[in-house]
Amino acid sequence: MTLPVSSPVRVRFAPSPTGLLHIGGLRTALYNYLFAQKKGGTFVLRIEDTDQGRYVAEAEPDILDSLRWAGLKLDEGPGVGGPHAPYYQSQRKKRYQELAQQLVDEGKAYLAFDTADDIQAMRERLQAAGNASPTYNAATRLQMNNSLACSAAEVEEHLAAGTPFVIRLKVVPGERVLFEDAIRGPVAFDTEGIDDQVLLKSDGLPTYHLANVIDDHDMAITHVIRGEEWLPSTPKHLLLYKAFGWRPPQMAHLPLILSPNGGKLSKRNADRMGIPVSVQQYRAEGYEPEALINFLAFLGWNPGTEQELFSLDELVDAFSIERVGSAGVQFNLEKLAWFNAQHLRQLPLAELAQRVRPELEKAGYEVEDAYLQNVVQAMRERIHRRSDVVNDGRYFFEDPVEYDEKGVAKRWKPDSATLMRLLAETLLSHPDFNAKSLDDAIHAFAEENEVGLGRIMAPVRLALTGVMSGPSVFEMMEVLGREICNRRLKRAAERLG
RNA sequence: GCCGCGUUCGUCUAGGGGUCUAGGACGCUGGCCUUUCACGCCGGUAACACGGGUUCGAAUCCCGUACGCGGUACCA
Repeated sequence: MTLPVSSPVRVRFAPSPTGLLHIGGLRTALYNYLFAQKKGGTFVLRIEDTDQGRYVAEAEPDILDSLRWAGLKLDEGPGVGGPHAPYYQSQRKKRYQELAQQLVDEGKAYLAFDTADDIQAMRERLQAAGNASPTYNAATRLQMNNSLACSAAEVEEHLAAGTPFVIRLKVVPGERVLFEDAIRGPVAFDTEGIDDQVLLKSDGLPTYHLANVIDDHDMAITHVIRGEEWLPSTPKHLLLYKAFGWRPPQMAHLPLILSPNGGKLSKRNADRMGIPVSVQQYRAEGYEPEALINFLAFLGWNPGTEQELFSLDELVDAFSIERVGSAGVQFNLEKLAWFNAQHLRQLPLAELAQRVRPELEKAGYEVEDAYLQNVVQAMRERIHRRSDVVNDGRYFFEDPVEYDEKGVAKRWKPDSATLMRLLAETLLSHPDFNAKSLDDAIHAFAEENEVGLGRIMAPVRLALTGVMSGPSVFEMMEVLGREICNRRLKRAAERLG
């Protein structure tokens, strides 16, 4: 059933443009990308826009943008082109119609003129007669209004009258469709349970099943890696490959991403749990693409080693489809936060500063690059998101407007104001304003004034930042500089008394 | 209902008959480091769904049950 080893690997990510790219969609794209890269193959993007009712114009640019942001480069598809263009199903209409007609001509499919009401009536009739799950299939098709049940003359009449019709696959009962899923091993379905699939809708557009099979064949796709929700559709697709006389690609069905409260991670479900769904949301909330990719890769896959932190290239190296699990995986925002902190802190300083800058601008702060780099260096070990640089390190960009009440109550003593004023004066003439020499100077200052270091450090921190947590006081002083330190020490002395 | 897939710590997982008194990571937690907060380091917490087989031996193989998830559209 699989293609010869020699054929070059070609995989595709085939989303429907019905909304913003979903986090689950990105994972599917990622696994396809990793597989293709690992095998030296080709990664194709195809837009499955056959549902006119659900079509959303912004979806496609969003898909492209999201994939780019995540670092998944396309080899073929909209925007980049390729030998199998167009990569839009809406533009391949003719091909589907021809092939559907071919199946009709060969007696493998047929025309059906039934209205939705007709089908509904059939279901009700059979249910009343004791059939628990009636479907449009071999058992019922001859009672329906189609080219199998009607005479040739009646069919002609319908056609002449312009009665809307669909083309259905004639599924032969009593067969067993067996295939080897690359992730879950052998899977079997009886054709008994498969109804006569609609291949071509009455609007002339194909259903997913038809378009998908034809495109995968035409585009020489060797491996179909998609979500588990497609597993029950696979026998339908295999039946179509057989009807066309084509060799099917290797199938691989990824485990679904589950919401922490169980069930598929749908938009609604995720919203309720406070979990972002679209890739754009993650981006807007300040997650790093490297972290999201790393996190997503581990949602259903693991390298079998104890390494957890991976770059995209390292993932390519380590990836194998066999190591993808088959059980559904629960989404865990806390783990993503951890990955984010890890990746954030291993970025080069200049790069980190660049990523933080938009957050500053949002908050209305403007600083020089060199200064920002000093700030992120001081902050990098204690942030989980880039926005934390602003949220937790506001004092790097403006004087504290208030002082932490609990901190003041606990550490600001009656002599603090005097000490801070004195220190400010001392520091004014301090030669080298760097962490090391400030460390020495403040130790000396404490000794001279015959107070413990604790009497100095906490009030200084409060004066400088207004809060009780943050980088080393000396390091911060160096970053802030003489002038600002001087000003803030005096200011705190004044305001806290 | 029917069909299919699945089931190891709360979560992501290692494990593919003996090396498992079940390992790692996130989370939570005790301590060390740090006169802050983090980081880091050292510890702790916590799992093989259940019942039958097969076998000298089962988390690992088979069957059944339970539970979960998916599908069951002229949506993908």
